[in-house]
Amino acid sequence: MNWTDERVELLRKLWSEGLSASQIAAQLGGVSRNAVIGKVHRLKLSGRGRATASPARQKKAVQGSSVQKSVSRAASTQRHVTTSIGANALQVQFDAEPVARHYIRPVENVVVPISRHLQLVELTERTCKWPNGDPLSEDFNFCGNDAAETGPYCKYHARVAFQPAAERRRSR
DNA sequence: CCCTGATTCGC
DNA sequence: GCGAATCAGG
Repeated sequence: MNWTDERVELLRKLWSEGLSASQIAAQLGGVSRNAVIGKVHRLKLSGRGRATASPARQKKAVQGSSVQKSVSRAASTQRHVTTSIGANALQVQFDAEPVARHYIRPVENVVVPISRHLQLVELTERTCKWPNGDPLSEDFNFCGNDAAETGPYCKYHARVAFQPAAERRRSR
């Protein structure tokens, strides 16, 4: 893969939107996150307006002497565009209690827990691959929550997908 | 261990 | 210029 103008443009866009290097690499396809980072540096695009996904505050090894001006804003518009795009950390704790007491709700009526709405290209070996929505629809996505290494789904979806025969019987 | 970006350096 | 390897860190 080579860096065509189009790809560079997309890289610039996604990077400025705060997506991580690995996510950008996934969307561009054909490149590793290292390639993306390397390119970003060569383009001198480092340092984004404080929109690093979950990682941490990278200490900048003073490059020149940039001073943050503290502007005293009146009670006017103090919007500081902090658009947070991408799959940001949003840990969800599923209630996987084996409570199957009275009756099991049919899969169709189960409310899907908070998903990360990942695109196909963003799935990894440990993200839940439970699909949400119509594959032909624009907003089709995957759960994306942690799926451990025991299977293709997160704890919640694993239960929905692999219902014991006994439970399925009872729920009918 | 998972992930993040930063840097180096052979190609 | 490119990006894998490596480093530093949460």
